[in-house]
Amino acid sequence: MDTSSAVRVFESLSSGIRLDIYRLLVKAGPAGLVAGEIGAELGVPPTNLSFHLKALTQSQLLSVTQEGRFLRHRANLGLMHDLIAYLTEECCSGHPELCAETCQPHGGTVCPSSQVE
Amino acid sequence: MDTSSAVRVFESLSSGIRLDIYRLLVKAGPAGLVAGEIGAELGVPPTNLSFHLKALTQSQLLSVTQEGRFLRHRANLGLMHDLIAYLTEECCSGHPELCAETCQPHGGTVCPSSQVE
DNA sequence: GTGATAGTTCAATAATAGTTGTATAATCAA
DNA sequence: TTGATTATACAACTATTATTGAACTATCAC
Repeated sequence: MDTSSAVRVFESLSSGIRLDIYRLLVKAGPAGLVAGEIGAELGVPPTNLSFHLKALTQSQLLSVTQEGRFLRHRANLGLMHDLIAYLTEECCSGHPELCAETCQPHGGTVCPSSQVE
Repeated sequence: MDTSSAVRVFESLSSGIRLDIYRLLVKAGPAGLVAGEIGAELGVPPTNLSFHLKALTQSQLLSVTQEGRFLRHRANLGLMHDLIAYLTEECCSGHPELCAETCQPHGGTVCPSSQVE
């Protein structure tokens, strides 16, 4: 993940409503939820919900499939994984000791422990 | 970290300038940088830089100490760690297998692998 | 076909955020 | 003290984002 993608994801999650939508869909799991269910659960009116779902979909945090007249939305956990990897890299950059709890014991795939750029 | 703190951090990082500042300070390490150095490096005029530094400081992504007439800024890696833990939890919630690369092999402290709330 | 439902698009408005210049407070060097 | 430097506070302006209601498309049930 590059920096501009990261900014796009941060923008997507920098709204309470959108973070709630995303969290709800993570909880819903692979089954996902159709737009109406999300709106009912969170009390967001349809037009506004549509606006935020579109933003989340464009940043690829959600994926959408059509089912008749319903649109089923699912959280794209892969992108979240990429974001976590990006942040872990940022966090550890040059100072792996400060991220010990997250990365050190495993010498893992997620924490290269060097260079930000 | 709770959801509203997470939103605050996302807001902080949802600007290219602010993410650049944060990345620069991570790279600078414990020495940090004074405001003027940051502005010179990133080509951001003082008033605007001050605006963004204030935002980053208020969300606790940065810490500041005064040195004479200089203000030295440092990245708060602890908060980033907390954010990564929060996201990992969100990401893995109910579906740890989808976060395998990040969390599974280590059975780590960062991925509780259950419940979002 | 008709009527109801799910969701979107569009336009208007409301609310926030970002940028800039001027003025200011604090520190330092002489 | 004077003059330069570092950075902030404030006010004005610009730009972007969020929200809403009305009109629209597509699908389903009949």
